[in-house]
Amino acid sequence: MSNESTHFIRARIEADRAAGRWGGRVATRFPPEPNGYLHIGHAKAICLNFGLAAEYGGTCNLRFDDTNPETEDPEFVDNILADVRWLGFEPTAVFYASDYFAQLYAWAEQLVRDGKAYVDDQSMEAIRANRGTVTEPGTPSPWRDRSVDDNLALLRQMKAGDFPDGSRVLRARIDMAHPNMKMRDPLMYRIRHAHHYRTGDAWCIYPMYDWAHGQSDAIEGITHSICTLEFDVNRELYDWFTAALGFAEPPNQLEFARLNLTSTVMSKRFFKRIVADGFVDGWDDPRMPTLAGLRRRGVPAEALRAFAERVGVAKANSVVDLGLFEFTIRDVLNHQARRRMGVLDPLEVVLTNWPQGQVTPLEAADFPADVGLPGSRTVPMSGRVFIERSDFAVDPPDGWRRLRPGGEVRLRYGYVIRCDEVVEGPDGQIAQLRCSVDLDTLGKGTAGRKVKGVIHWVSADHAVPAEVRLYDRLFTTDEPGAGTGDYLADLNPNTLSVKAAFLEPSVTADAPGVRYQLERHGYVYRAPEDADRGLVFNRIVGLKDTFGAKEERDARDDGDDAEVPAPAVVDPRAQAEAQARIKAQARLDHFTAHPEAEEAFQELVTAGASDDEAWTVASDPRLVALVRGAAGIADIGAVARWIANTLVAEARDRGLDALPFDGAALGRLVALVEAGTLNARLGKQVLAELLDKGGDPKAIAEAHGWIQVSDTDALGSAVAAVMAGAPDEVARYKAGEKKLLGFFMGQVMAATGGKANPGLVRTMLQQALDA
RNA sequence: UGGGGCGUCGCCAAGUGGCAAGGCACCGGGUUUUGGCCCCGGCAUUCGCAGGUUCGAAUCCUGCCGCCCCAGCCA
Repeated sequence: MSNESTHFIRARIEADRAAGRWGGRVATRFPPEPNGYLHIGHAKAICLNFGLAAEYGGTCNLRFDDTNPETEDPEFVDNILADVRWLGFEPTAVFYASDYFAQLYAWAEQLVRDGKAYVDDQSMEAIRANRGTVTEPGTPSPWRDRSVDDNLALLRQMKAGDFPDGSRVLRARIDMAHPNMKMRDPLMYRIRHAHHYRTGDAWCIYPMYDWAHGQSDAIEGITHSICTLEFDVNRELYDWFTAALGFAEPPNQLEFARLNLTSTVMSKRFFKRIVADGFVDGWDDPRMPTLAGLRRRGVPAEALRAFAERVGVAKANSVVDLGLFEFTIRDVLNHQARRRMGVLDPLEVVLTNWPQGQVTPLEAADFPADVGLPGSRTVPMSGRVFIERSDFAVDPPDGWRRLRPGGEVRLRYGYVIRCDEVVEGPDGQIAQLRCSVDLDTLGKGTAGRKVKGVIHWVSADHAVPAEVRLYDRLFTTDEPGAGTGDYLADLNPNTLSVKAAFLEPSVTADAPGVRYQLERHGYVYRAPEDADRGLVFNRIVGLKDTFGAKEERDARDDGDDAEVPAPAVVDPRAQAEAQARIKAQARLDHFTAHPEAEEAFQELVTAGASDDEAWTVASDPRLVALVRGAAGIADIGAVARWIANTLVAEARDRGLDALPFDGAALGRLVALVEAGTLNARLGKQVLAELLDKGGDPKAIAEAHGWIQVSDTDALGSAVAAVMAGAPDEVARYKAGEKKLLGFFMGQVMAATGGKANPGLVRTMLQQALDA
């Protein structure tokens, strides 16, 4: 199926393995808090963590992040474990953060002894107020500089239960003015005289998430701690704690975007609300996006896994079309679910020329030929059948392939029938169809006339009654609450439709838990939960319905043609001018405070640098020194251009301090490029090495043989060779695909080790190609 | 607004200096005893915008715009 893409987490793991980090080990974990049921969003995280571990021969633990005694419940522990197993994963080990409380506490004392944590007596309100805001720094607590001994004594008293809830906390001593709010002396412990479902009353102080999580990862030897995007601000703190404790090879946190689906809300608050309001029957209601709900609905675990793979893993917030999930379910079930016939809304059909009292067993394959799976069952045929009411129309629309007065249609796996008479009931509704059957059409085509329509049916005398429940999505819009902010207002009032259906009798042979495709309807599941009520089926998902979709579209097109507002047009020239003004003003402001920068700026502009380039260099004294060092060696404008466009990027990782070369060396490099000894690419390579080890540009170039080739004979043969090796591309180019010039350029440059004179090659290539 | 993250087709998503992958959706056509499945073809002269560097830019530089996250003793 999908050849799994190398998303950024896989790429990171592979890089780590290549670098030999953690001895090449891969250890992940899935860390739910046991305070609710898992939903389809969690399925993505589960598949990611367990999948990656399996892929790299690693381990994946299930760890309950149970650090908050007030919200957690053992009921959820069991259900979460069941959900994970149902999804098809077996944890390497099942752990609980609460098992680490003693270790965590010991480490907390260590941080106190190291002066890296302190007990704060401020009230919750005071702590909040003193945290500052995103734009203002916080103010240090008056208790921030207590002695180690006092802190230790107080922490022990906290642990011993000497203080009431909320009276004191333990905080990490980091920086109350830190730009990252998470780093402003974050809380490590709070006092809660609460009963924990696992540790009982052993503790009255409980660790906060940030304090517990990374350390729990470290205890378990996790290598890649994968979490969702909103925790990326926590990573700095995660790293601070593991560094403060001095772990040799601390785990790394990686964040990916959580799954969002159209027409779906995934929050515990929402789930609780609709369960409490009776909108659905419980957390495991088949309409719920919880794993329990999806399982009860009949969605196979394999579909969840395939879906997780299909949506990908990235860092961009996104909303996946619910249709993709439905497609994935069908894709999986198409090859698993045997076909059966069932009529949800019956219309009686009497076959007027059927031999009186005869019952004919018809063989029907379990799967159509294209699926290619074996098996069959027999379907009894008699003189009175039910067909779907929607498969008959007195006045059908264009393109109708089903039954109509006087029209013909094939009964699936059976005969062709013709509608001779429509019998109306007293209410004017169609009560019965009287049809004639062509007994010569079983298993063969129809001579001379084409019958396009095939409809499903059941023998009225043999069909078994069953309940089939059709579910609709929970919301009427793709983006619940988009306009109003109140997603409850967009709840779909009609999410359940219970059908008194008639199914072919063979379904009684299967036990609850089976999935069928009810032909032309969709996939259904006989939920074990409802087994005691007889034949009860949930429709998992409908079949793709191109005819119905078209009709719907036609109906909509007849309605209002909403005017699409024209996008605001931005005049590029105006934007460029506005930008120039903004930049100029920023420079002016900077120059007022730094007159020496203005001096350098003017100097560079005079020497021929553009304003932007001059500004980039002038705003950093280290760059100014560099460019001045090149004076008299190369054109100053060119040097400024190299610094602004290339050096800045190349030096980004290592920083600008203590460069292993001076301005003169840079000047000599630029001069080599100016003289044509090096082309731009070669120049960049030399610069990279200069940055790495220093040295003389010319010597570096010569040592590698990096000298630009401008010899037309040598270049000519390279061009010819490339063209000879790519006849298809040459033909396409000649046919007008001029953009392929870049492809040829790349080939020639690669063939010459990047040494060719690109301007020359381009000209020669064009000549040769246009010849 | 301080810090951080992210902008590639209607929705996801590859791509990290050399021909804009793939899937869903959509539009044609073929096949069909499921208006399903399957098959073939069409779907981004352009990567948030604007300048610049380069022979060559989605990718490098500069600026701007937009969306998301952080001010729980929740996780």
